[in-house]
Amino acid sequence: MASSVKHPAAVQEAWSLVGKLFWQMRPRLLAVAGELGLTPPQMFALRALDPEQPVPMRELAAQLHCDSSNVTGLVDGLEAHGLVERRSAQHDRRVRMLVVTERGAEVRRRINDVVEEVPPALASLSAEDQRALRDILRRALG
Amino acid sequence: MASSVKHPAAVQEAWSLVGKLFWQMRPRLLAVAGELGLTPPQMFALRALDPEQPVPMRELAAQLHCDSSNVTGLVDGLEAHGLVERRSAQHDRRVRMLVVTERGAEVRRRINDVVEEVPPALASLSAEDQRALRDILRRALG
DNA sequence: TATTGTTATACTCTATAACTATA
DNA sequence: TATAGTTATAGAGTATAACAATA
Repeated sequence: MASSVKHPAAVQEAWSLVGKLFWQMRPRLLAVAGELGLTPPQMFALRALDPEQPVPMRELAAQLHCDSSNVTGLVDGLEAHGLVERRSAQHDRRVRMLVVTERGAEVRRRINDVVEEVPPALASLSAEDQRALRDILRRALG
Repeated sequence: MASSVKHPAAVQEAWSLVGKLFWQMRPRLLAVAGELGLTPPQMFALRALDPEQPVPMRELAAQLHCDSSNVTGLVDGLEAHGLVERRSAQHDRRVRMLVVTERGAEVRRRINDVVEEVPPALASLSAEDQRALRDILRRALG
């Protein structure tokens, strides 16, 4: 059940504003998935992979917070698009490593370009505010 | 297609950190939906409604950025749970107004409690940082 | 004719449970 | 026996197209 811890009004409001920021970006994300011929879950799955280093399916499931059986279907889709390849691991033949293809890496970069695209509301901030925002968030997440 | 506008590194990084913050809250949101017996889309739909004022289905579809035919199923689910009622509009009998029931309003409050729950990373900030964060976001979204 | 909402259809997402193959 | 991944199954999300009722 949800904890009912009360936080100071300031941070409460800040978090609410962050939510608005995210909601504003949602239509763009959905549109880009469509342009790339991917469903949103497939898009997030590709984004969760590492183009530099093959990843076990198990680990992808963990990163997506979903069941392994679900990942099977998502990877099927990505593989059908030629974006990912399954490769058996040498040390344990039960494990299937996910290799991002060259084309997959390219699509992934385009996804990242959009996901990381700064919302207009933040872009319009002064350089000083932008730096302050970064510094505060660094302290929060660092 | 994604614009490739380059933003200063600071705000770029800030937005990326905001993304991490959101991703951290995802498992909790999914868990709460399960606890309330709702699917995530049903949960967001209920959250998008106004307990004070009936809303046409059309408007709900717009707020959720999805097709009207989709909303039919979502509202069916909420109605089956006794959280929402369809009521015909007086001025135009084609329109169906969505009324949040008393129980629906209660569930909606619990959803909001969780959605608005401040992530630990933000809660751990100093009071000064929390206020500064709020002020910057107000300037961004105001 | 145009609009609101539903229905029919098809495909995808998602979890659970049972299964295969490895270990 | 335990683990990685698949398959079978069932229920829900989603959009498109066709439809009914109303404007």
